[in-house]
Amino acid sequence: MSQAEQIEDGALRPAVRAYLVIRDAILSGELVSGTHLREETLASMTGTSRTPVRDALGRLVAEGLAVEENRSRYVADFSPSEIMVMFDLRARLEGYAARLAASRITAPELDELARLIAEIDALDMAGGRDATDEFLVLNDAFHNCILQATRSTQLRMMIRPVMSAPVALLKRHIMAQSIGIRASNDQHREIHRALASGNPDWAEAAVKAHVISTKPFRKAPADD
Amino acid sequence: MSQAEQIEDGALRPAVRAYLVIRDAILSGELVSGTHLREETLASMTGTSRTPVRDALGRLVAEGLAVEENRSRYVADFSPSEIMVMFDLRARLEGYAARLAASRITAPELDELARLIAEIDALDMAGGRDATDEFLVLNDAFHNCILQATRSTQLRMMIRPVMSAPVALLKRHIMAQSIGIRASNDQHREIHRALASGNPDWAEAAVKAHVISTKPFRKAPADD
DNA sequence: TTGATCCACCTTGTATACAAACTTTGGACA
DNA sequence: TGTCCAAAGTTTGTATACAAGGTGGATCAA
Repeated sequence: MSQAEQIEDGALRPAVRAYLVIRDAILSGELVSGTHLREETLASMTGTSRTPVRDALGRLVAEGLAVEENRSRYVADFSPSEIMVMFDLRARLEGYAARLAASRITAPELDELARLIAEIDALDMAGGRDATDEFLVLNDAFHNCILQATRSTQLRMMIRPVMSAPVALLKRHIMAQSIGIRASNDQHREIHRALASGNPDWAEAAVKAHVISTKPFRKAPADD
Repeated sequence: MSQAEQIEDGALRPAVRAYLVIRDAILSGELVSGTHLREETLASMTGTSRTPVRDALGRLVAEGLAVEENRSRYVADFSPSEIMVMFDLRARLEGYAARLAASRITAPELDELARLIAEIDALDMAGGRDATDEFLVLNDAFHNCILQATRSTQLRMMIRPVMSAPVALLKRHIMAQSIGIRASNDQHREIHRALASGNPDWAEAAVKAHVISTKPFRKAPADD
């Protein structure tokens, strides 16, 4: 949170560095599902002592990336059906967030959303393969801005874990996801209109559709 | 999780004891919103060292009962509007859980639900003031059984924090909530029928209504 | 009197040593 | 040969000492 944490990758506090390293290892698949997360092993992997590792593991458990069993932690199971559950949850949670935001969002925040939409448009023109990485950052900012507009700490806390993990996991399960920047940004435009009009039903439905449209589609064990 | 943790209240592991003590202090209002949660102070309050306290604080932050700011933690804000948000979230999350459970629940689990309903009925006959405490336990078991039937670890992890805290907080904000055991159990019966029929839409709607019916009702800053 | 700078204290972050609990392996006895 | 018990090794839980960072107050100069 403080600025000192973010100056450089090598200068991160041990606790956040441990968190990021372990999280990346899980999301990238380096640590496969069911792997026993031994504190000592992770400590040497991250170049810290066990204390920051324990802190990081606590967060990962809270985010659902690791599970506690007996006294140890293990990499959580990310079967396709679990990923679908995550998307469904995210759709409902962010949809509700948009409902709240519709009546609480301020003019500057609406401007910020519009600015982000314009930036993504510019990105789409440029093309390029690392444009998708840029998109993910801007996209995250867009969704966070809506979260901010809810004025609810509880809601932010609930949604945070389910927000970023699913997309990272998707990269593993479905290659070439072809994010469709233009189509996604069109949805962003509709969400902006819904929020600007202050219509909670419209805002909720638009965001729900936006999230669901990125949900992997196969056989549908969980319908929506 | 392990059995050794639960043998007796005085024999709890320091980490869980610290968690329970601090949690109770927050939910009971002993620690008011905004209070700085000093590790050393809490350590002496719980009779442990700072290490278990840090562990407990991490959990409380993840559950939204405490918030992190700068490098410290503070008791979270539980304004009426935040409590309403919690109920809305719980309604949507548990509703979705019921949707999943409708297609995955087993016959023994349905029997278990029926058994719990019968027990609550018996409780209602007995009356008494501490019957409500008994009801809260059975009610929790009922909802947990549905969660179990989703077969989704992610979902359980997400719902856990938002499940028990709201009711405890309600006791502070609205006295004499008069839980209405009979009416509540009638809703349980409908949920059971919906799950037994395997109808996901019915199950979701029934659970959503059940949760919303316990939501405090005043001025509605968040409509539903 | 006001402003800034520096110092001291307070709080949290990290490492490490030690304790407790669980697991596994080896052997002995039925 | 199978089962059970014991002991060693492995892993996590706890306490504590120390480091780092931030905040508030005091002092000195303008």
